[in-house]
Amino acid sequence: MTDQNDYSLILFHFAYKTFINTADEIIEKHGMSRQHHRFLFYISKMPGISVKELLDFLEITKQGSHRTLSKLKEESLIEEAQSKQDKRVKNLYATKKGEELVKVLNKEQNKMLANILNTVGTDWFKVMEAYANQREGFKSIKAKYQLQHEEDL
Amino acid sequence: MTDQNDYSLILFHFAYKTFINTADEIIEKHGMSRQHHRFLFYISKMPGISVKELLDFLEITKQGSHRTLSKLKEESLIEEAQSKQDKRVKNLYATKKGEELVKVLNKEQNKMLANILNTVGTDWFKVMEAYANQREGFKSIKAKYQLQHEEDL
DNA sequence: CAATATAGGTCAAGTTAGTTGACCTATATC
DNA sequence: GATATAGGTCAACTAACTTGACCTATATTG
Repeated sequence: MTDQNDYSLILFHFAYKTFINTADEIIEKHGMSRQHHRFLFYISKMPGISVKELLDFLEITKQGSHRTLSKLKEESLIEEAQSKQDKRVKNLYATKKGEELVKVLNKEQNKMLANILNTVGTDWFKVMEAYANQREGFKSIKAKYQLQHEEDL
Repeated sequence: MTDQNDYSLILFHFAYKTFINTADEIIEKHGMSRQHHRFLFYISKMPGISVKELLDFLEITKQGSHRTLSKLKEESLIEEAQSKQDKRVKNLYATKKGEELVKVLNKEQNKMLANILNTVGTDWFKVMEAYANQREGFKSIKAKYQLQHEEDL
């Protein structure tokens, strides 16, 4: 295998950066961090998920989730209910306030993908490049060092 | 806009996690971190890049790059040369040792994408789902809470 | 030529998003 | 009754940053 594909590794990196930055700016305005958004998002997607399931899903330890979960409860963005089948288990739900916030936070990310799909279609390379091209540094330096996908040569 | 697209946000998150984890495990075996890999990778892709260009490209401050760059020099994975046009500027290059290491570190990531493209084609949703499906937690919880792309309904 | 800007380096302190380890309670299962 | 599991909490540590301050060397500009 030649290193022709390395360009896709670059695309993945910069595409993700655009994706994550899009939300970060809005999240910050609401006094939250990326992790708060992530937790709130997944709890709203999976109403009634247990703490353990959530941690397994996100692949983090309970200690790593502690502050974030506490803050979301404090701010009344999520709430917990004791499971009737197993009283040890706590089921997590987003509150109305939480649902509303998560909608706002997701809006820009959804909008960006919709725009990109409308513009370049659904080809993986085209989509990722459309994301990556929104990084100023990427665009200028890419040209200078002729970083590109093999098919474009 | 409905929240149908939120599934793509989930895909992006888990796909990236698979992508980044694939390299992390190998990087760790070589006594390096993700940032060392990233710096070495981009310097090898853009031989002669200046420190400033690299920092602009990666969107980090020079303070944030200091230790990593020092370590890469210490380990003789990169080297620097004073620019002849502008003596303030340092041009960065990967050494032979650096080039060899970065090839090893990239191999699995390239292989995974090649496999995925061979298996599912180049559709963005299919590719991202193939990445995401490699997360055990994602696969099991996804089924339970019926997370899916609208087209699959 | 002197003033200022730029490239690069380095120290200190703070933040986010985690980690491992230890230890606690409540409930469930063997 | 012993053990396992769900959840909580404290402490100490790490990676990958950040901002701010201050330094040198070289280049550009008035």
